[in-house]
Amino acid sequence: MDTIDRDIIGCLTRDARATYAEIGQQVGLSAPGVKRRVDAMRSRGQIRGFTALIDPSALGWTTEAYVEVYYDGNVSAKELKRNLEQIPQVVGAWTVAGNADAIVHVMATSMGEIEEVVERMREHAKVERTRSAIVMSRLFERSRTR
Amino acid sequence: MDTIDRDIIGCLTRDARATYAEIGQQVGLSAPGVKRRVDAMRSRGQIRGFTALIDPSALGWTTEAYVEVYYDGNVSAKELKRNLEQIPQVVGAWTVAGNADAIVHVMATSMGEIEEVVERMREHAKVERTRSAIVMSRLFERSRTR
DNA sequence: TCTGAAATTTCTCAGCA
DNA sequence: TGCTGAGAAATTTCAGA
Repeated sequence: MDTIDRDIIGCLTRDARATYAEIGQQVGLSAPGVKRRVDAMRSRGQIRGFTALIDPSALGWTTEAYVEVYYDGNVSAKELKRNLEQIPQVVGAWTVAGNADAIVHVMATSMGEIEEVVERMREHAKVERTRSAIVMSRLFERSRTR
Repeated sequence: MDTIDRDIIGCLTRDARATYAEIGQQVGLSAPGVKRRVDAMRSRGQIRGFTALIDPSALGWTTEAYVEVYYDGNVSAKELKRNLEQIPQVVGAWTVAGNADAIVHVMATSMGEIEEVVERMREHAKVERTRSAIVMSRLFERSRTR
């Protein structure tokens, strides 16, 4: 992981469909050289994959919320993951240190669906309470290369 | 935006570097057919772009937090965006309805850097208070095609 | 162990039916 | 939409620093 690897990551986060030759021109390497480094970073797990950035509203996901979950007693991260992954509207979840125990990112097609998801999360015996923040507007979201 | 478009989006979120021929095989279309649909979805803004999924720790981003920001009086989304975009450690921000006014996603190389960022956010005259949740573990995060 | 050059296979992307 | 073909890219192999 040197400067060239970082530059390659920068190119790929800006456009994951760029050709190896294009990337090579930007980082000063031949196309095979770029491919070898990309393959190596993938096998080391530094690059997890490539994905498309989709406008959520294009798929009918018009409502978005962040839900803080407070648990009664200790819950393992594994148990949390198992429970939350079963709910398709949950697109991300993190355990946190702070007021709450976990933050859950929910995307749905309507406010009613958000309500249902929160209800479903609360069914879990150990959930003491939840605190929701409905997203009004996404100000921005950027890829993490600085 | 029909079933085939949705299937194409599904393929691209799973692997943005898949060839048009590979995608075509999965959705039952010829390679040129897939390209035409992808181009159309890009020009309609339904596909915003393609990016690489990077393991944050590979870049030295070891500390992550969600910060709720409470404002004193009204602040426009435009003003918020302008202020938060200037802080490179802020990787995402959303205005919300609920207890707080905005949720800010921060990634940094150390706890000290998180502290600095929060301080910097509080310098904004209209920030009344903040409430931070340091991420302990990322349980999962998935692309949004269901 | 890293690189670039060359050769082969494969993909892209117009134009056309 | 699918087909075609010229051009471009990917990917393997090979040899040099």
